[in-house]
Amino acid sequence: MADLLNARLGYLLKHAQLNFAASGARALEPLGITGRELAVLVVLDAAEPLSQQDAARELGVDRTTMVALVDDLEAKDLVERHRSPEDRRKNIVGLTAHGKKTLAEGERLHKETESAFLAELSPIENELFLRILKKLAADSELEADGPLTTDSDAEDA
Amino acid sequence: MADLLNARLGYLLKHAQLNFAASGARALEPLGITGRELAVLVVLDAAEPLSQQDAARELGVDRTTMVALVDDLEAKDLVERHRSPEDRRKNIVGLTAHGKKTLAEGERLHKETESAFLAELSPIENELFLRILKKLAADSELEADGPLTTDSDAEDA
DNA sequence: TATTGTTATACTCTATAACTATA
DNA sequence: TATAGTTATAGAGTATAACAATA
Repeated sequence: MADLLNARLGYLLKHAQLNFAASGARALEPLGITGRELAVLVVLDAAEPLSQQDAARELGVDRTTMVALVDDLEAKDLVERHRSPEDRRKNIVGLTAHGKKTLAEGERLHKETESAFLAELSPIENELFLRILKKLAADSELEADGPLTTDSDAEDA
Repeated sequence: MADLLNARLGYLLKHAQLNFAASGARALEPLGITGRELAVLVVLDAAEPLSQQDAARELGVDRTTMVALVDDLEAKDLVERHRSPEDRRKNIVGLTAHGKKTLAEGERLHKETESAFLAELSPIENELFLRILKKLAADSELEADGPLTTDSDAEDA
């Protein structure tokens, strides 16, 4: 593809991300869930029960987006909504037995994918890469405090 | 935000990318163009004149998407369409004088942003990071040969 | 009055299908 | 017949505004 763009940080980040996302999606296919859904399960599997809004905050999405995410997971019998006894406005969202099993298997597949993706790297490179990436990803908390903007007008350059 | 997700490669890649894209968008704001538009200008500034379809291929987008991109750039007087004399079906898209100036200034701002973004890294880290990222971004050419999927169901995990 | 979940709606970016003009 | 550009349309994903139930 574009050799001109191949030297550009934004291009590299975007395509590394797309590439990894595609690997993840492929790995999770047998479970019938997407990477995004696995992330939701991870968040919902917290020590304390989370309301939809709690989970939305953790995931960095809007509460209206959360409705659809929970709808999907509930349709797949992976989570259940319960009215909170303490505050009946809230939906506590918990994993079903099937959800727990799917989460465990999904995490296993996810780790495999991650390892395969980083397999070409030496342990030292691996450690350094993740450390740097964490730094670059963390900056966002300083500046972009709003909700996730659609990443479409996002930098291809 | 989600500490649980903070250790995940997909999450880190996505947020590093969003973060950098946001920085780029901010930097280019005075020029009235987006990072994506700058990328289009970079591609169109090739040695040989490119048709819309040529440029679309370079950018990895559909030709219908290219129409809108060129429309926008033309509205901003950054590019011009010319009917190709050799094949009158083709639109040769060239940069206007304003387009060339905007490209030059945009590239300057882009490089600044990139440097600022990587400023915390030592030269050695910097080199290593880009080398690794190139490897991870390059895999996509092996597997995802189709057009860019929308990255929305993309891995947050 | 404020908050939670929900729905309806709109917006952005994307691709597919069908049209036109050229080849 | 096939290709380049275009348009109309639809899909995925997002957010904003308005509503009902609850606080």
